[in-house]
Amino acid sequence: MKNPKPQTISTPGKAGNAGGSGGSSTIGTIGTTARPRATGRVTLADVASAAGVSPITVSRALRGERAVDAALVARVQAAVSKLGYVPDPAARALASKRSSHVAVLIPMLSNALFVDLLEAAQSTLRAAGYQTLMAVTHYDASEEESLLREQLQHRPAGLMVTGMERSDATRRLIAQSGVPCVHLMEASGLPGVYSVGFSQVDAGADMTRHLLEKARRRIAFAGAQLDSRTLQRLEGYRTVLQAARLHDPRLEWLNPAPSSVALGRQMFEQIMSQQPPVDAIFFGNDDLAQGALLAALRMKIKVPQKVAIAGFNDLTGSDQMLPPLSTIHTPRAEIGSAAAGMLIRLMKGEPIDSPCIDVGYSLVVRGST
Amino acid sequence: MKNPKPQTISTPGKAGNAGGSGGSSTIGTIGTTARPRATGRVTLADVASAAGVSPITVSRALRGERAVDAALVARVQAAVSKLGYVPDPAARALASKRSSHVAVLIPMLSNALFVDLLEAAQSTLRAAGYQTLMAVTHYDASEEESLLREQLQHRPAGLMVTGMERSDATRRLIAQSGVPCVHLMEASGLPGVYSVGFSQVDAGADMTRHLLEKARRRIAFAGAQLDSRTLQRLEGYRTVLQAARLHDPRLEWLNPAPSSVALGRQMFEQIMSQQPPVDAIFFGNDDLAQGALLAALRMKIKVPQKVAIAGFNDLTGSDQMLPPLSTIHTPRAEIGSAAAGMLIRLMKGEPIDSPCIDVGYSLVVRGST
DNA sequence: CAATTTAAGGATAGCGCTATCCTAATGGTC
DNA sequence: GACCATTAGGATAGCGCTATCCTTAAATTG
Repeated sequence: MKNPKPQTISTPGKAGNAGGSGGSSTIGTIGTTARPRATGRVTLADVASAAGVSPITVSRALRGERAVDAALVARVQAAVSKLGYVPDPAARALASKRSSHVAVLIPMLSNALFVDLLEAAQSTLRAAGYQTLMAVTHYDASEEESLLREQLQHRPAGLMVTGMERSDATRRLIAQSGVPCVHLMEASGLPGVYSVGFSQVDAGADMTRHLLEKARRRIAFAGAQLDSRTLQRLEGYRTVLQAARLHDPRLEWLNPAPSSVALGRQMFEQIMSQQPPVDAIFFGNDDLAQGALLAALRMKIKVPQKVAIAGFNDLTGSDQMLPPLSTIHTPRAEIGSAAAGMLIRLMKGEPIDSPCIDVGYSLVVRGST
Repeated sequence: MKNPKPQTISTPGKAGNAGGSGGSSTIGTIGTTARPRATGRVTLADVASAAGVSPITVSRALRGERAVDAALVARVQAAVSKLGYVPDPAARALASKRSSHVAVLIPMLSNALFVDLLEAAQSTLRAAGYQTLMAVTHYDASEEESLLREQLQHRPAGLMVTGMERSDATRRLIAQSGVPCVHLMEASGLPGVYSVGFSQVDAGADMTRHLLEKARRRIAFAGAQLDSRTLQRLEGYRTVLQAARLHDPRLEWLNPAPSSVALGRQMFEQIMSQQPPVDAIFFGNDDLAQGALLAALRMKIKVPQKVAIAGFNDLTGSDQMLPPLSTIHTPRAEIGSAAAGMLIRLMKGEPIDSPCIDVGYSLVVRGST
């Protein structure tokens, strides 16, 4: 009554049918100087006319966002598959202000740990229809901030970041963006923070305790300073040794370079050249420990008789070393997919059982300790 | 003359101002029942009114797509930074039918080779304002096809794929999409195909020749069957041995599993258990060779005295092995960034010097041969 | 059975940007 | 100096989809 479809009887001629965006295929024939911008792509409007319904009904039928008659849904589905329609993500994002992108920030690709994490997260996200955008921070807080700022411009539907430690500005960016965010690798009880991981401190403590049980008394810790999880493991190590009155700050070795096999060799040589000798070394990451084991072989230092060597993360190849490396097995794939699952629920606005999932870890004792 | 702006004198009332999308901030006050959908985001129109120019001028000034007066550009820039404007990629993609995404298809993340490739490509692309979307094919042609199909829906600006071997359907998809595509890791002289890499066949031949020069006569080849580059290396190996009349098909070992340190150990044990014994093994990837070196240590088989071991790709840790691994160094980072650079030129429509960049490789002789 | 709620389809109007065409002001040419 | 080519700003109309409101029919109700 109030709006008796004025457009249908509006001024004739070229500019008359402004606003009528549906049925683009017919409009092209009306105007005098048509400006063809159509992509040739099958659009929702094409599906709509093929199915004999309005575009919005197609949209709703495909998204299941509102009840649509089953018969219509079937007709729409048929038209979709007949025409080979695929929705345009850009149009969708523009209209709904929501993309299907998830940005994943990880520190480094040279550490297999993060690669595993990424792959697991990605495959879960992909199954749910989300695209993963990886970004590498190189353990640099300011790089993390700029990457995040960049990513947020793209209006991601969700965010995954590694660890809890970051600059205040970055934290604020995340909070203000309103984009759901899951934190990886550490289990945090902080309110309003979603995380999937485990206690790095406890894991570090457990490995240290294991070395004590193996009657080691001068236990060194060696790790990459950049990695804040390494520092947490160090904290666990320190706590246990202090309790045992065996702590010696001179046995803590932190290197500014990222961890690698070559660095492990170098650190091992350095540590072994010190007096008095250590009887165990706990490395913050397996690649370091692998390098140390290789260096020990080269130097003909018996492991574990002369010195025990322990790693962290149970990376590939650790079980193949000589002797096989004792380490903490961390369920990276599980963390990645659990975090992705949690993020998917958050993005859909579904309720979360617990904002903090502790997937645990396990001590794997092999020959090196 | 032909089009005397009929809209300005069109039917008054609510439906009258259809089509006028510029100046959104003022339109909201006209309609009777305003439907607020504005995001609060600073838009190009806001920048335009702040700078006192039209939106299209802002668009052009920011993209540098057409000559814009320097003074206007400056005013626009000032307005942009004052308002903190960031372009909306979704709107941009919708209007221009061009996204700033590049899809990179790689076979596997468990092979550090591809991780290095990915990281180098990504950092080059990011610097040029492109987003990288990684997809993992798991060496599966049909998975590659479905991933590609999925990616193409997102209208990527560019494509990077690994190697030349793929299904006809996939090849057709790429060609029909019209999306610029660069092939990684292999140097192909095919017309109309862009590639950055080197001759895997030649590299395989060179390593085999090196083993011959080291007086090896029963040289085995061991690799992962899935990887078509491994098969090309095998081809080079075969050619050289056939020329030397030393080829024996029973010395070719191909495993259906992806390469890993553990698989290397397993293959080494298997090969060493055969009679008559081999005096060299050329592994298709360094992780296999690393596993073999570790197995040799375990089995107290002297390398290279009893058996020489060679790898491929010069992955991290290979130089740390005992003995250090002889291998073919492949410039992954260079390939990744050169390919990204080429793709960027293609996406911008700039001319390409050569569609095929051969970055070469180098034989690295260490202790294991 | 009239009044009221609850579906469920549709019309309309953008989301924020750029392609396309137009127009007015220059510059150059003979 | 008339004429054409070039330059640069702007108006207009979408890109393909969904949010929002409207309308109609069916279901519910006292």
